[in-house]
Amino acid sequence: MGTLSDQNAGTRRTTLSRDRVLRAAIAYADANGIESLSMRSLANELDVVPMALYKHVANKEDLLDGMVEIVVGEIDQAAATGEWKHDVRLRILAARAALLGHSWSRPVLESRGAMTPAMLSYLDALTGLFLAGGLSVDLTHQMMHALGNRMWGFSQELFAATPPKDAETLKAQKAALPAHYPNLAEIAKAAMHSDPASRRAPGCDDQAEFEFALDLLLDGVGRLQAHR
Amino acid sequence: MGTLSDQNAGTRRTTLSRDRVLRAAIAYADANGIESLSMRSLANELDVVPMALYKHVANKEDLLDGMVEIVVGEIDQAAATGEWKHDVRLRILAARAALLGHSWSRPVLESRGAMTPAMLSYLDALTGLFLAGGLSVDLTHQMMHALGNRMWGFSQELFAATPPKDAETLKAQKAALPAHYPNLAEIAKAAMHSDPASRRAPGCDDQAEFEFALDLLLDGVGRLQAHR
DNA sequence: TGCCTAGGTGTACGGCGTACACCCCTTCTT
DNA sequence: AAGAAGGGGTGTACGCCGTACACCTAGGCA
Repeated sequence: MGTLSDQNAGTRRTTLSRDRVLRAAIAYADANGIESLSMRSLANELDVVPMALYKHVANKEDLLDGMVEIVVGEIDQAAATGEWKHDVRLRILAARAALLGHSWSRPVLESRGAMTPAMLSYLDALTGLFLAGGLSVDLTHQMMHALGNRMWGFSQELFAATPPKDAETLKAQKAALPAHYPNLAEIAKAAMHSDPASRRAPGCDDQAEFEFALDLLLDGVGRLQAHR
Repeated sequence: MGTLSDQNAGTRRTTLSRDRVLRAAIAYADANGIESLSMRSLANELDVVPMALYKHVANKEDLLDGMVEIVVGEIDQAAATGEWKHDVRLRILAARAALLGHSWSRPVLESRGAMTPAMLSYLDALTGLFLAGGLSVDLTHQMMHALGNRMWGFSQELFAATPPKDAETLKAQKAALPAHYPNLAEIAKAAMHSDPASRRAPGCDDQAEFEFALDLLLDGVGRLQAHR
């Protein structure tokens, strides 16, 4: 009567899994704020000892990566109508909606290298919408950077970060990129050609891209003013 | 011969001060990365015991606030020429340059409420340039939000955060705002009138502002494409 | 039957921010 | 000149964090 003891609170807990851990972490962060999410508090939530989590996530960084990966994966991918401006608008507003549902997710996402599969997939889809709409590769490239920049002068968007990490794996995944993310691959290739030797990501001129976006905004508002 | 012992490394250290602490912290973060800046490492750098720092900064948050405050204060305030687009452009590129000099500063700044005097002063000056250029108060308001938003759909810019904190002090500083930051006060007042009951900062519709900026960018790039 | 291994446990370490009680040296008062 | 006051550096200690490492244990497979 006592040996299979702990049926303590009625619900017998299913065994842990990476997915269960990540979703519990998301729920906990939603409810209690990201700053009070620790390996210990999360373990406690799952009625488990802290070290048990490490059988499912490599470390806390990996936990956070997994959390944003799920949130980004939940972005609604509406079907394209063919009007690129409308489609892009919808996709971006869907992303916004998904992230607003978890208030911790934006800072966490931004604090990280963030180039996870879900993220790349989102960016690739967006890029594809521009290209399908007839924008040139260059213009699409600029636009993607414009969308990622914050324009106070507080720049450096979501790319960059985490430089090589491991020359082997980097080269391998770069080779695999076109297959999974054809649109990203296309603008990457074009950028590489136009400016072979450059500082950060191949062929990207941060300063020029920042100024492009800034001018787009300034010209846009100038035009609005001119039209009264 | 021994009692006034420690003239240890030649340079007798001057006494600490808030400014010396903050500048040492900036130098340390520049050299070693923000993630290895701790109260202990900083104290060690200053040949002092960790708790000594607390006589000059309230806590680590305050230390970080002070650091960005100095960096933001170093933004070059070029004289206005009267051509608002040019002036705004210059001011923003100056901000970018100032922040790029300290790679840790952008994430730190964004992680914080950030509404320090130097920050408000920068924003007020920028706002003033738009207003002086003849833009309407409403358009200026929208533009300021557009500049603060990041357009992946990963929104919520630099405003918001830290809601009341202390109803007393809040009301006091709101009353003092027009004197120090007249331009900010003007758009705040206008926003308040147009939409008396609203969720976050008085009279600001996040969603609408986000969409305004997004459309500005999309229309701008659409126009570029049309001109080949 | 007995081994292998995936997954949960327990203990422990070093680092963090910081509360609190000191003490000493300077400066100001009378 | 004496003594009070207090600003600023010190020492100790607490509770939290992430996580390394050794261990145990239950189920599946040979």
